Amino acid sequence: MVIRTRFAPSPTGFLHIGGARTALFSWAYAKKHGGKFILRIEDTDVERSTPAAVQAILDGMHWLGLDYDEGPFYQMQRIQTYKRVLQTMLDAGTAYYCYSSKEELETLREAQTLAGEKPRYNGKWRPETSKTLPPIPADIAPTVRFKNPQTGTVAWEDMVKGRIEIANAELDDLIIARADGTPTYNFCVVVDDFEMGITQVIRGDDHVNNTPRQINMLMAFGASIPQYAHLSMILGDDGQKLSKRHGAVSVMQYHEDGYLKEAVLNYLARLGWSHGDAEIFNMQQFCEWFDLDRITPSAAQFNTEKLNWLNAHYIKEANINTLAEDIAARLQVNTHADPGMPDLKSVLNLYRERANNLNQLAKDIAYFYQKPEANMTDVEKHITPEIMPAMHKLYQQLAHIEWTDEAIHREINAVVTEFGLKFPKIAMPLRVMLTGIAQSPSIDQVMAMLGQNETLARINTYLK
RNA sequence: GUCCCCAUCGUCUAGAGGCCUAGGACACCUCCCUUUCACGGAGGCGACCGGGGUUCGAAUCCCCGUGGGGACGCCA
Repeated sequence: MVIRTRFAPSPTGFLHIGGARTALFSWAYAKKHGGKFILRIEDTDVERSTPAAVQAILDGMHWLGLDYDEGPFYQMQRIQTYKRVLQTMLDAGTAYYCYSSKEELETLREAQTLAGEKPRYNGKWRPETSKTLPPIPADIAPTVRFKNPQTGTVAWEDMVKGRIEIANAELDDLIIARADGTPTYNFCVVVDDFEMGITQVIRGDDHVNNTPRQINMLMAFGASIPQYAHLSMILGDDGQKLSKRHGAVSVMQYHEDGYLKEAVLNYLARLGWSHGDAEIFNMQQFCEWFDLDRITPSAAQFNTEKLNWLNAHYIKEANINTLAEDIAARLQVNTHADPGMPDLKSVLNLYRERANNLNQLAKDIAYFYQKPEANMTDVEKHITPEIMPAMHKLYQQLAHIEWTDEAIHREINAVVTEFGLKFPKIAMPLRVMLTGIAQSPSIDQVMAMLGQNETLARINTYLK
């Protein structure tokens, strides 16, 4: 059997980290089994769906490289299909018109909640053989409800949570078409999953409670039941639930915040899923290893520190051309303003080992392309009167040497020896003069890369 | 309230009844490397929610608590 999975977001906001993980797992499952991954946009909530949100979702998936084989399908373009199925169900008696108004249902819910009962439809318009329905009100446009079985249980073997069983007595007759005739979520999902031949429904576990109803509907039209895998949710860094108000950000925000997609993908894959002790793996490896039954059934807390660690790893591993392109875009300065400026790739090779964030990396190397603003604490601490004679001497010597890190190193050593100083006594002030701060890679390498003219000019500023 | 789900270091996890004195990773601490900061290397700290069963033996199976989460829309 050909495996077909889908990702079915509703375009009411950006693609957040939880959605991205759901998409990633669906995608990986299809890839692993040589199946198809389908993207379906669930936009039946016309009020809240926006084209901008659709684009945001597409952008997020594109950035992560989660390519789909079919779609995007838009549910609003499939209304005729839903209406056709709706009519079939009405004809077959597996669905019926309900004339209870919104207000009436609201009152019912309130009363039930007050009485400590589970709020649910009371079955007023549900046709039964021995029952007389109330007279149809003329002023109310009816909704359509699914006639859910009232006895027995629905059970399925969830691929991540194991067997789940729910009594039909717990379920009421859900509305599958609104008064205006548009179909609702639970109905569209079922029709689509069926017609699109979805074999594994992989989604967030907030849908566990929808599953029994969906299975009942599938059975009502004689469809085969797909396998279900309900992924537990992702909690924020603080252990709190992610929501629009709290901590939920677009995956694209991670791009803006200096993360490589490889790091985000690896992190997300490892969050709530494991393959022995494997921590670092690319997507090809992930797709080979991936299996739904290796997913943890409990919620997982997001940990930025670990993401940072992975980011550092992938910055080290990154293709230098790709990395340079990325950093050039983040750098607020022009790396080619002057032909004498250091080569960005060389600079990155000097710095990438120590970075765990692309924005930070860009910031750290900016001094190669523009005069740094000196940190005054570092200036006062390291550029002291006692080292000035040695610095003057070094400045003079540096003007005449061949500009290689070996030669530079030799010169610094010579001056250090001549003035009876320790190497850092000179290296530290040089760092401050050249980079603005007291931390940098090997100072001779920094100087070699900065170039003779620029190095001398920056030192000279402090010799007055 | 009702129903459903979940529960191993601070965090992500390994663990399929004896391989567990509970393993790995991030973070943290110490040391090493060193020209500062990082990187890297070597160590260290650190957990089976509680109580009952079942069993020769339980982190693992069962039950009951407790705690957390989810659902209960003419939202998805």
